[in-house]
Amino acid sequence: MPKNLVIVESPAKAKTIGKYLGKDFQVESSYGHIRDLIAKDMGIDIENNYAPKYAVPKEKKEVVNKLKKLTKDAETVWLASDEDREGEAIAWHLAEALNLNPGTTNRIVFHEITKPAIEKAIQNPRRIDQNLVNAQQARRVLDRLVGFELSPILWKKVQRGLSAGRVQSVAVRLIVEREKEIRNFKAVSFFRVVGEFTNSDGKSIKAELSSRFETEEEAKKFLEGCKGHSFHINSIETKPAKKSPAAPFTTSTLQQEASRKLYFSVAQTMSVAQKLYESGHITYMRTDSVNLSDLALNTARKEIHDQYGEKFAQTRKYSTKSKGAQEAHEAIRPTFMDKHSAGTDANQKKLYDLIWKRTIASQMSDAELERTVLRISTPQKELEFVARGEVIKFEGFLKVYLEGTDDDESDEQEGMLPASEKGEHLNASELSATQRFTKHPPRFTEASLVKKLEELGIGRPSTYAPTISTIQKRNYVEKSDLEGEKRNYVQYVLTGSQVKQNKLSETTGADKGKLIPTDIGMVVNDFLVEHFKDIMDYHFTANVEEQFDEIARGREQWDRMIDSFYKDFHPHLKDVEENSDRAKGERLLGQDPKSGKPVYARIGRYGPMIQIGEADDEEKPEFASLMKGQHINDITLEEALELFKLPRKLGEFEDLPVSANVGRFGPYVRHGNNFVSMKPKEGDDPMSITLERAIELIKAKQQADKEKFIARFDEEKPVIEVLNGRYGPYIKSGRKNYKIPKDKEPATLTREECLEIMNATPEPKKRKPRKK
DNA sequence: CAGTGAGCGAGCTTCCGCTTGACTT
Repeated sequence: MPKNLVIVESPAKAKTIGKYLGKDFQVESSYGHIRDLIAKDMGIDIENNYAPKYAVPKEKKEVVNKLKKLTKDAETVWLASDEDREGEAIAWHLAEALNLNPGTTNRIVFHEITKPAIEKAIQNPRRIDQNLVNAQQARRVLDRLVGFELSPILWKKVQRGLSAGRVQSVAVRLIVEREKEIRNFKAVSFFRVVGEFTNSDGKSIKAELSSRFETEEEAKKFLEGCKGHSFHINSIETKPAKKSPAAPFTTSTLQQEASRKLYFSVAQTMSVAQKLYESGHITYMRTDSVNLSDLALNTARKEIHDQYGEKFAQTRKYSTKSKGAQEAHEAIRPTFMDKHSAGTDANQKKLYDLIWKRTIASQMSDAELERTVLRISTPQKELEFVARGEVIKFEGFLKVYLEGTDDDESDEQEGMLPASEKGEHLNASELSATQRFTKHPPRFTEASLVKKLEELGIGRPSTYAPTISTIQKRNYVEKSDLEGEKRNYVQYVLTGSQVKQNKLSETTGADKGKLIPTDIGMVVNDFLVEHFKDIMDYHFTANVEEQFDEIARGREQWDRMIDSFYKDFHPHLKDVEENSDRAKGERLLGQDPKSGKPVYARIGRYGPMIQIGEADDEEKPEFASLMKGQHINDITLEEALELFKLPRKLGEFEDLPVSANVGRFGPYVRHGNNFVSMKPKEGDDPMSITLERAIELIKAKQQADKEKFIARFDEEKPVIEVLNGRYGPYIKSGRKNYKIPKDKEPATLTREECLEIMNATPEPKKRKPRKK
């Protein structure tokens, strides 16, 4: 039995460290936090200085019991969780749960998983830093208070099941405000003039006019004026320039770059990275540090030296730019720099390649460039055509890697300019003035939202991906699928001595996969911003973080900090609860031409809807749900009235009525009491679907059911069906499904055997409410 | 889920941050 027990947070880390420490040490993992505030009620004794009520959650009991046993057998326990606020709290919770004395238990930390770093840590144990633990308790308690008091207000004032929190609500706010900016944006057109010139050698030079014209007339007039003009070069300016590599990856920059270059979602990036980490190919993937260990710096240098030559190597140390960074880990890098490829599938290989290149490039020399600006005369003295050229003199890090950009339009491809002289005459082969339009700010992608959150210091590497998934799960935000519209524009072209007008058209406004707010998201956000300005402020987190830092330094008491927040927050919240109106996002669309009653779009108990008539009328109002893609803010009266044509009767099939309608989960065809979802992707739409198409869908569903069907027992209640699912045979009864054990033959099951299997199946995991 | 949209009321929902598997019909 080893004398020493070392506890870290991650099992993959435990394995590596175990190898470095040898047989006197047993290294185990806590799998993250092992205790948390109790899940029911607030979990905080507010009357008693906000004393937190901690418990070991059910799913953590096993780990804690195992660690308890090992603790008893060990002579010395080393708490080796990460060196940050959360890590310190994990160490403290471990000490509490394992009955260790916090005053004497060894606490060790390291920022990198290398043998010298770990040996050094073992030689320098310290005690648990209670101030740091208290800073974490303040963070935890604040988040619980905000989340568990704010959310119920939304249940009451908007819709059940909604949520609000310090991080998610601000993330939604960013998206809502961007969308409002876009809606209020008015595109302004201008004219961009581009010239294509040739010199006496026949080499071509592309240049753009130094300023743009606001009107069609000015643009046309300028081109007319260029007829017969003799163009010559006014000036040539050549300057050396440098480009430096980007810092190694953090979680946030990895997510951004994998999104730009590999089109991964942030969740996908994390799950692929997790696999690379578990198989030992990369360092830890949830980090805010750009730091590389000395070992990494040395091996990177050697690798660059061997692959590209000494000239390409330049050891660099990066420091973090983000304010809230806690830097408990290294940057994300390959574990072994000389391993050029790793991973078991295409995605792992691609992501590893990205990480390898980024890390290596970060240790390479600057690229040296030569930038040339060439100016060409025009008939108007104050205007010049400008051509830009860029030549790479020394590739440096560009040999390996260049960071992507978020600009979707970097159409300025700068290449080499032909050798030219000042005063040289140029022929204009074509001059064009094209109408362009100012662009609204871009919608957020998952990755650009992460970038923004990080800049604001909101959220942590471990929560970026879950936050994005939460705000979509709550239906505050969805991925856009905007078609775009046709837009006409004009272009004037001067060739020879003629100015010709072209009428052209383009698609504008198409946007796919970007984050856009739903009606619920908008209404909830407006409600929270109106009533809870402080918490919705973009700097709220940064402000409380400063106070957490004060607690960590021992200059502030954590319960006093919480109290100074709560004593304002809570009464204000009670006031809003009692005195604010229900948030409905109501909008009057106009009058119903048939009845003359008002038509409203608003959020109802079950989501966005249209209401005809007032609630307190003698005659009850009529209601209809909005369809997917329709929004309270932009639905027209005509579109709203269309919704009341549903359900549409289509006819009969097999003696049963067939109709089309929209339900909670989208459009469907109803056949008697059977329901078949429509396929909007294949062009199905409840307003226009024909009986023929509906029958086609019904037949397909019947066929699919037949293929799934194995047996049915309906002579007695409950009705039991044996079906073949995607994951093998299962029993369906009522709304529940039961897996059939492998040793049973599904085709020969009797009703009794089915009941046996059903009874033997444990209830699906659901927290049972327990009365006091 | 296949409708509903008022109010009643039991029972329920909810936060952020640290970690992985278990599970899916």
